[in-house]
Amino acid sequence: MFADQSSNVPVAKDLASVLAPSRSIDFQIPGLTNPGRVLFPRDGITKRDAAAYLFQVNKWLLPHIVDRPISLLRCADGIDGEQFFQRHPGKGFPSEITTLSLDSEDEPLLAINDAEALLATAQISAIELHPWGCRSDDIENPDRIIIDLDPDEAVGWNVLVEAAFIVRSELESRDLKTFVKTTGGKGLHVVVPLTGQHTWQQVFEFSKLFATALAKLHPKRFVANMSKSRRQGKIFVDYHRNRRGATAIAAYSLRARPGASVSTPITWDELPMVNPGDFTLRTLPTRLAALRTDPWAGLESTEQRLAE
DNA sequence: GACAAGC
DNA sequence: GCTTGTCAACGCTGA
DNA sequence: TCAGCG
Ligand SMILES: [Mn+2]
Ligand SMILES: [Mn+2]
Repeated sequence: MFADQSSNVPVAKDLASVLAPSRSIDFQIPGLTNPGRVLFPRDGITKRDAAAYLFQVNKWLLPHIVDRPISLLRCADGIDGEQFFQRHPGKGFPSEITTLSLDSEDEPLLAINDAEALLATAQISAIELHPWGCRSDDIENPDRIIIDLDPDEAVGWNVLVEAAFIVRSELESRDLKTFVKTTGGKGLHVVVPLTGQHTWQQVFEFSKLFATALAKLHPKRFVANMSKSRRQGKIFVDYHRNRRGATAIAAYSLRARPGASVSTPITWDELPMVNPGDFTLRTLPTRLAALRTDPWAGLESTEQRLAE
């Protein structure tokens, strides 16, 4: 992370000084090559901006990804260039990013376990972070379910919000407490933390059953069938996020989209008052600084399991 | 983005 | 030294 | 079987 930089640009003494309001844009973040590389052309957002964002939010973001296998969406030439997922380390991969060699996997997986590893993701232009729904040390037992709501183009935001409240209420009637976040795209994620032991099969069967029940209950609003043609004007309840090896965008991760949007945890109370475009690399630091409490307070301490 | 091969 | 090419997931669904 | 999907 502190590799040679053969340039006469001053190197910041520490990351805090990089982020000071009066900072010179000439300061470098240690170890970051091509800091001026534009990753988001429409927004003029650079690799340096992405690294600074990750540093600023690291205490919020890390709890949602540490000790989980993770896949990275990399955009070495910016979001308009070639993009690719990476789920295994390769040659020259940053040593800060943990390599998980698991008996169950043919190839090692990745994990981001501290702030240094998070900054290393900026160095390799890994914009999106996609963790698994389980812990590295308990790979066969998921500890959360994500009900992924994918609206068709024709579905308005307010309809989606209403739909999310229906999901919340249906899960509440099954004695499950839920948390909600924007995806940074057009959808919403309803997160169900689990304690105790559940298998992938249990979790998948539950979410499939839940999605199909929802579609049966509100056929005008929801579909559980992923075929595009059946989704006209409806919300696809994508239960496929809850399979072993499947991933979903991490809370507080950037998205590789114009605007540098962020998948953002919110409270159920603020859901009716926000717009999906409210949350970006530019706005998140301000939002987080102003928050009096974690919108997801209680997620870690929620103890609940699926009915037998 | 990192690396190896080819010029 | 510089340029160029190669590589960097995965597995299910529904037709 | 395979393009499409997230
Ligand atoms: Mn490149
Ligand atoms: Mn989705």
